[in-house]
Amino acid sequence: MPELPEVETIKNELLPRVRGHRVSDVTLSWEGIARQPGADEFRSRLVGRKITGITRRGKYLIISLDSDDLWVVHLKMTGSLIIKPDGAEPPQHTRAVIRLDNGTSIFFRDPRKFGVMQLVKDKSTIANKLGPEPLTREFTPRLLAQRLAQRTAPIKALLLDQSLIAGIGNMYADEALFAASIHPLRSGSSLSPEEIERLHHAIQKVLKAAVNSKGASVDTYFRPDGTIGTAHFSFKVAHGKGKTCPRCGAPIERMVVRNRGTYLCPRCQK
DNA sequence: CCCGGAACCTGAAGGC
DNA sequence: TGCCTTCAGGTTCCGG
Repeated sequence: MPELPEVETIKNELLPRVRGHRVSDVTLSWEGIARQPGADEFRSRLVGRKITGITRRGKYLIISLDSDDLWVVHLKMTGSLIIKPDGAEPPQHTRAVIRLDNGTSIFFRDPRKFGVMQLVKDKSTIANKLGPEPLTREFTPRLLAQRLAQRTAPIKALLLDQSLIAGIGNMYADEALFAASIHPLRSGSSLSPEEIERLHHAIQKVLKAAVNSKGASVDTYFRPDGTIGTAHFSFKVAHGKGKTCPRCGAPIERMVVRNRGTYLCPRCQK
């Protein structure tokens, strides 16, 4: 599942292969992938444009063009962007193909059709709904404490709330809570200053390590060249069916929090 | 505003 | 072997 480290990797690896090139054709094999505007206008506003840069905000890719449009991509759970030369066999479940003028195409594959693309005029339409970026200097223990104060929801649910912190998904929420020895059902307001400090450190540590490993390929995540990331090989608890705790040896448990599978060490996480 | 649950979607996995 | 059910989860929407 693309979360911050996966989207960051895609951004970094896509950028040198697309920057400065023009979109020569857009094929939408599933029109619903163009959330806004509709399929026809999406095509006409994208074809002919030159890609000038890519940034990431939360789990969104924001691709800038030589027009006043920003091309926004969200891969949701199962989406990936694969670059292949013209004439190559499209990956299975390809929903859109963006052909470039350099002899390659970007294939947006997405088995579950959750992924979306939009053209927007203003980055703030996306950025305004999102909390701080956890890997910037802006994200401090103090800011985290402010944002968790008065919150009665379980910390696991709060970490998944993109308006609270942007970019954390199910896997890295579990990893960060394990690294901080905090039980996923603890309420936000119940965390002590020391625990918030630990959690802040754990979030940054876990996300940075995953970026360095080019993301985690637990499901259908692929890098733009089709290879996998290796962050999941270092997971302590996430997707840990049958694993034992690397710290105390207790069996990793699975529970459901807010309809999300949640893995934890019941002995280490209090 | 805050919280929790359902819906969206389809392939994989498990039960019988 | 095959049909059926359940599960996976990022975001958005809705009811309380």
